[in-house]
Amino acid sequence: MDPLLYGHAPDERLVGAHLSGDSRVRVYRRSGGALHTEEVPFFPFFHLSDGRLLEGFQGRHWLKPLEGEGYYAWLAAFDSWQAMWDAFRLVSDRSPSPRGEPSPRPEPVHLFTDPVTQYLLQSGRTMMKGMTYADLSRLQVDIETYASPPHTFPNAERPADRVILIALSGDDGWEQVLDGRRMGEERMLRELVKIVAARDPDVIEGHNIAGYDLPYLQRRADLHDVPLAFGRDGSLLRWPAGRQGAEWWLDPSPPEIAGRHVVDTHTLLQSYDAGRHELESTGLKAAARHFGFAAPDRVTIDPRRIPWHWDNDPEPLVAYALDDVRETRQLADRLAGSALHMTQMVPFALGTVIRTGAAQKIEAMLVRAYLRRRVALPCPGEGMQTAGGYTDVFVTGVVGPVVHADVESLYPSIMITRGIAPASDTLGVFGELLRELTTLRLEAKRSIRAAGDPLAAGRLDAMQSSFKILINSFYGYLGYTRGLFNDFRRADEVTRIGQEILRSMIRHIRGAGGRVIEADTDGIFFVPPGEPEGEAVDRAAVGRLSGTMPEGITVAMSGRYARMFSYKRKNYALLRYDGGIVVKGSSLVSRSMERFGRTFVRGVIEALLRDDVAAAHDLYVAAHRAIAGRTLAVAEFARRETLREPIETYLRDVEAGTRNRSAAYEIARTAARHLRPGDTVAYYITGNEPNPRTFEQCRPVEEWNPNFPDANVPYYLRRLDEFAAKFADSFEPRAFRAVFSPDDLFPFDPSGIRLEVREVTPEPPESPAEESEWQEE
DNA sequence: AGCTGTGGCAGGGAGG
DNA sequence: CCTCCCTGCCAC
Repeated sequence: MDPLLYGHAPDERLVGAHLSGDSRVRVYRRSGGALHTEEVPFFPFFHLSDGRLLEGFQGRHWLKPLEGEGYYAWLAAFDSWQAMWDAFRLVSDRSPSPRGEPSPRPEPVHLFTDPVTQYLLQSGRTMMKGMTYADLSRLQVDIETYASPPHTFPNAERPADRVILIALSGDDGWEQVLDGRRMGEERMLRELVKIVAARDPDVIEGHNIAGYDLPYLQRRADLHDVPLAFGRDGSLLRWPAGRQGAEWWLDPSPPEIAGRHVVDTHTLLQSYDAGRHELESTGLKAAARHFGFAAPDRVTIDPRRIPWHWDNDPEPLVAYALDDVRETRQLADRLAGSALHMTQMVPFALGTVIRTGAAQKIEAMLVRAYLRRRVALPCPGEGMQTAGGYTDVFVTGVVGPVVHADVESLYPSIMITRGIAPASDTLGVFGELLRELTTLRLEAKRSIRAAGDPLAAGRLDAMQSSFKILINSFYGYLGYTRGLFNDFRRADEVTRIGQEILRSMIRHIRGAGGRVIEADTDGIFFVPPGEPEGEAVDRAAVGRLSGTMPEGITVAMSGRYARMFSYKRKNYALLRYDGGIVVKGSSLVSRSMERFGRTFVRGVIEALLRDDVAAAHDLYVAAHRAIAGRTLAVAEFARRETLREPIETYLRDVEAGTRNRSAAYEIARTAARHLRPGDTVAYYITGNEPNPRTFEQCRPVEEWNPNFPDANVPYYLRRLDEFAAKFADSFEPRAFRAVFSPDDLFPFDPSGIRLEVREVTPEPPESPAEESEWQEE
């Protein structure tokens, strides 16, 4: 095993760790079925730019100068966690930031704030080596809560909104329900604490457990003065400090539980679905259906009906909660494998692996290597990355057949073949890691093909995908503002070489008579020359293209399609040979589009790809009628948006004039419960003018009353026409008006209507510096 | 205390 | 009208 990747400690099955006292760590190892514990010494530490900053510090500490020219040239270690923080504060006070300014860059101290991470870095250990997810002891948790008044969102602060059921299950098939009918809430909580201690799980799992179940349980436990002692050492939940900022709120952080890992399957599901968009929702039931493990007799209950059920027919609730924990277990089985394998490489606990991004993991591995060799660390460089991928569209409309050719692992290949690595990485760890991960990934992929049983193949796939995630993030790390080893010039170099490679591919495809439709970063859609040929011929052509590439750059055929609707850069649709359709791009598929619009756009695309103009017309007429006749359900024309900032921030920015009012946040302000970033609001537009100020004329879907439909018909007809306008370039103007017209006095006659295809010339770049390059093309 | 990157489109509000 | 700017969402 490569110590660079898997740490320096020998193979061991470490399943948990926590701070024990001030300067020791208790670690839990699993061998066979038994759990062993040991207490080991641990010295909390941080990196320091200048040893003098610690002069006069009273606490017991060691200061060690590091080798090399790095900015963080000192390693400070302490005899207690508390002393480390005291020292941190002292140093921060000694390098004060100007009033109102953010702290000075670079920071004088570089600190890992989690003791388990620090211990793993220091010891060279990693967790769960050689283990599969099935080797862990796990507990799944799901709570049901009572809301009063009914149909409102349960609020733990309201005394009546108590926990009524707690469903639990384990990896060994054990199941139990704590039932509020048989015991009061307080006793349920005490029982829960006992069960956690008795079953002693390594992992506590739940769907949205970080955002709902655990916070709710904590509030109720506080109310009853029940200590929620879930820790392996009997300690309480440790909640993350109040967070400020934006983006990472979208996913609430779970509390820390000493010696255990909290795995929120909702977080796992979001990372699974990110960029894939296969799920209709990230709810548990949708996921179970998606992966095909939903029980056929699955009990479903509308959450708003829970209070009614509890009062009148409680038995189905028990079955419902049990189904939830069973599905949670299967979801974790399905999704946690890759994170588990990463835990074996990265000095993070499983829960931390799931919640942190790839750049953090890469950095932790770099720091581990530098720490091991007692070499100073660099600080983040000033500046910004300026260049990105090349993207362009050359032809719009319906074309085909098309071939998609793309460069395999473009940025990693460029970095490996050109030896591009951060200038500050004097030990050369970055390149070594990248090459090693790439080799291991290829090996894992080979082994998958050779693997006999699906279990082994599944494990190898988890391994392979964890390598892939890391490999693809090395480029991003170069441009990461806060990365210790960032290097913006090298990041620009990678993208610039990538652009050159893509342009060279375009030239070669054209040179061979192909018609280039669209290009984006590392891939090109093109119509092969001559009469449509078979797959082998296309593949051979891409092979020849690959032959023109520099050493280490491979182009592969990643898809063949019967037809393509090319709309704009990064926006297109494909008709597969099996008849399936793929639609890409924010202007064609977006969660924020009204559902009727999504259906309409997709339907028209499908019609055009199948050469059925009459079907496109029918879709328009049907949608027009439904809107004008007010027969659309509210879900069809409601717009759904995700809040990305706290409402308070929005209001402050509006007040300050730095942002405009928007319907979504105006709705959120008046919502019954306090909405947070990550929550979605659904609203529709009222009134009677086609161009209303939407932030004034919006209403939440909850207030929709089908008996008094007040949707803004002119507005939604205008929206329909905006959706139709996406197809304007595919027709002659007269034909376009005929197809997308509600006028049905005469039967629509599609004969004579031809689909238009347009050549789009890329706009010349604006900066004169690039002009010569443009003229070359 | 936690935060990989750039490029691109649509929709909306504000102000000329 | 139009342009500018911001936000949300998406492709890679």
